[in-house]
Amino acid sequence: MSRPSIPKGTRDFLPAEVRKRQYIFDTIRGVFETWGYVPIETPAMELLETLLGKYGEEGDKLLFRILNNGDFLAKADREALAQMDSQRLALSIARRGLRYDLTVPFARYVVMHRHELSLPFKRYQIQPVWRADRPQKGRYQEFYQCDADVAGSDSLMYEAELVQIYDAVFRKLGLKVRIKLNNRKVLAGMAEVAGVADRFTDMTVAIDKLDKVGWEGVRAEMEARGIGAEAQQRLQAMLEARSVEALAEALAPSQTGRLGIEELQSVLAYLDGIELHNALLFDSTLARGLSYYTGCIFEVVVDTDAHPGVRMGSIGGGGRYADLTGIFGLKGVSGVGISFGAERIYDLLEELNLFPEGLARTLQVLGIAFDEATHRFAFRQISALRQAGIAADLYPEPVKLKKQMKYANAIGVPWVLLVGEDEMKTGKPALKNMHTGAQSAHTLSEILDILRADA
RNA sequence: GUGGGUGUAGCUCAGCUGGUUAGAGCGCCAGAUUGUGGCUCUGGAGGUCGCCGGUUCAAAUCCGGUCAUCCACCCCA
Repeated sequence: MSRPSIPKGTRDFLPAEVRKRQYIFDTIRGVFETWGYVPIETPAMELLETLLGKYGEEGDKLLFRILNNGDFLAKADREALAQMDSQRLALSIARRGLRYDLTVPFARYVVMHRHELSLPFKRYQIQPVWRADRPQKGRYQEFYQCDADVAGSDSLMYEAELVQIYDAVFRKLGLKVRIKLNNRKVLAGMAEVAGVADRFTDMTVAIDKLDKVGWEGVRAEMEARGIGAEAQQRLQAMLEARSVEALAEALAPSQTGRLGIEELQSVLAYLDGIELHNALLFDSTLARGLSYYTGCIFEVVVDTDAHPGVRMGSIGGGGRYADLTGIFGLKGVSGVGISFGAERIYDLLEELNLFPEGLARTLQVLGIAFDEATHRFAFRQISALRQAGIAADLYPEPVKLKKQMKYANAIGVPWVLLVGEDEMKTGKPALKNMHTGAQSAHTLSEILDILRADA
């Protein structure tokens, strides 16, 4: 056996890393709970029929498939096997796959449990998902998503509420962000007005590249995708509109466009007078994630004015999908939701040094003894502290003091309880403060007071 | 899935155009200091040079493959 390893794109986490991750999850969870969302969990595995075809052709390729147990070749598609047709063969030897996101399983969940749920159903879900993507910075094959979605209401109040949630979470994390808002109907309206409604997806793919390749690049992309020069001109003019009002005029000829504008205005009206700590920006060039969104779309990026030099893609996204559960046979249930990219948020907080102090510490006091007798005595003292709710531990052997002290220092415990022969006789262990180096003898109840006061 | 960079001690990295026992800093262990960590000093341990193959008298160094990782693209969180 050579060096042990783990699969590509997966990671182990050291205790300090887990603490930091939990800090992010706890912060997000706390905000979700405050806004009235309730937690659910779904299995890591779903049936492939649930997953396939929901994320486009690209998504199907990135699905992890789970090989059937037992003699899977017995039921394999022999023809596909003979023809070396991996795609088709896979269907006959794998019926399950790892979930790719939390939204599709949620839609499946709503349909399956519709009689047990009261609509609108506001759920949050913080669980790992898997994608057979090529790993990159901030991109892994196993990563957590933190989603909040509402099923069963068309109210635009929820769009406003989700903006608030983004704002509250990033405020608590100390990260300045820009919350970008757009509406798919507005984009559809633009396509109509420009006469390229039939080229809608091509248009959005091109627009989405704006911040990366500039207008010249976008127009080249449109050209390559069969959008003519005149349409390009009209699209650019509309996309350069700075305000909702300015765009409303341009979109007046399109009914869909007008509806999109109305929705945006309605969301903004809900937020009128609501204090936000991060910038909320209407951005008509926000065009990603359009496969199933039908109304408002959100994206969160780092505020590079507040945090100069940071280079990171989107750290959150979401939107409205008018027909959330239709693919699973339940019509008329609308959904709207957002997702936090916890892994990227982690990298950012790390880079910007925004994790609070003291996350790593839980153990408050470490007992240190000098010989067998004092070790047993210390065990009782430490037990008493634990009974009183103090996180306490005892070094397992009464070895050389220096070694025990080094260990205490290495794990960063703030207090050390020293128990020698004198301390055992007087019943007053020495409590040492590892930061100041000061130490003094105290009864157990005095020690308890000191530790409680410090906690 | 496409193209490129990197892979040397636990960590971060030196090692020129191939040439004897492969180095540094940090970390680790021990001692100075037999009831006191961090600081200092002294000493020590630790390396299949990612892996497989090829060229060569000789490969960490050159070539091919492979794996991992990073970057760009695609797509996305």
